[in-house]
Amino acid sequence: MRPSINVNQTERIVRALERAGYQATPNRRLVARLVAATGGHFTAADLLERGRRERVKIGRATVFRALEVLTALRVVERLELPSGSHAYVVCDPDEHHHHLVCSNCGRSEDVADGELARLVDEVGRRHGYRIETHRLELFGICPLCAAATEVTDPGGRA
Amino acid sequence: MRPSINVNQTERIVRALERAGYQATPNRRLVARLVAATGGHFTAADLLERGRRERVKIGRATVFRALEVLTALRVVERLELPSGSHAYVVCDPDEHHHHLVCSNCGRSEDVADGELARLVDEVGRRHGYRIETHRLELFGICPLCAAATEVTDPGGRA
DNA sequence: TTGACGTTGATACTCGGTCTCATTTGGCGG
DNA sequence: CCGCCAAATGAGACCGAGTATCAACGTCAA
Ligand SMILES: [Zn+2]
Ligand SMILES: [Zn+2]
Ligand SMILES: [Zn+2]
Ligand SMILES: [Zn+2]
Repeated sequence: MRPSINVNQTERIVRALERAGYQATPNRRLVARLVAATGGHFTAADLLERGRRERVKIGRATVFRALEVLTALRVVERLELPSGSHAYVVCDPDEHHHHLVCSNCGRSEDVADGELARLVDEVGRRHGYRIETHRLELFGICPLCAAATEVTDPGGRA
Repeated sequence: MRPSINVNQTERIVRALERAGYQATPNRRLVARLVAATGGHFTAADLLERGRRERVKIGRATVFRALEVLTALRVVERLELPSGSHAYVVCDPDEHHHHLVCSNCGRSEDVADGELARLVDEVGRRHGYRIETHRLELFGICPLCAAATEVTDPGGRA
């Protein structure tokens, strides 16, 4: 909620761009800002829409292209929701991890790989595969949404 | 490779349809057969194409609809390849599991959830989420493809 | 200044999938 | 066997996300 948080995150994204040799153009800064301002997962259309509401003009292709480079830089990651549709989330580029996503509000948290690595290894060995990549995505109700629901439905008669 | 295997799998799929109250129409049987005949993941377009080669006529929408019900019956599952595109795999409907997919030939194997359940639980607790679903997908090189590669590149100079 | 190169936006296009709607078919009671 | 109705089907329009094309533009260094 505090804007400074987003400013920092915007800066982090911009720096990642520059570090990788991309120009930090106004458009890319804009996308960085929009991305940083999301409290959870988002789509290209979302960004476009929010840009439009702010009266800033940016091409659709440009947004997709920006997301493309941010994805390559692992600053955002594209994930598949249980519904089967896609969404992007901002992401810590520095170490391998997975995502825990609130099915209600869309909030997303990074989850350390932890013991999963060992488990994956084991599966590979058992099946004789040389495993190259894996993907783990967790979906559920975040504490805030759970709290909100409890208030609405106190006690829970189930 | 033995047709009987596929026949059995076809039958299993057809029975799943009937058990769930769907008509086992010729079209659905066809899709079941095509699906059962795949040695790995496939797309709706693949099925259409193979149907066309067999000179059997079936509408595109029908194939999608059949895959839709098979997905609902958990007889097939749709997964997202590392490339970002989608594919379907046949699947054991009877117990929760995940998929291990060969990046080279597309073969897919079911992988028991095993310790993952515990791990998922733990993550939920640590983050305060009530976890509803999770998805794990593993990608790598299957033993057969690995063997084939070894022959081509004996020793491995890396 | 000039040229190379990266970036942009408009637009056309692709691809997977869905929707609509008129027609056909399967299953069933009479 | 007949007739009925719900389920299933196919053709084709439609859709949304993403990509490709291409001409115009910005940046920067020589
Ligand atoms: Zn992340
Ligand atoms: Zn939430
Ligand atoms: Zn293989
Ligand atoms: Zn599982």
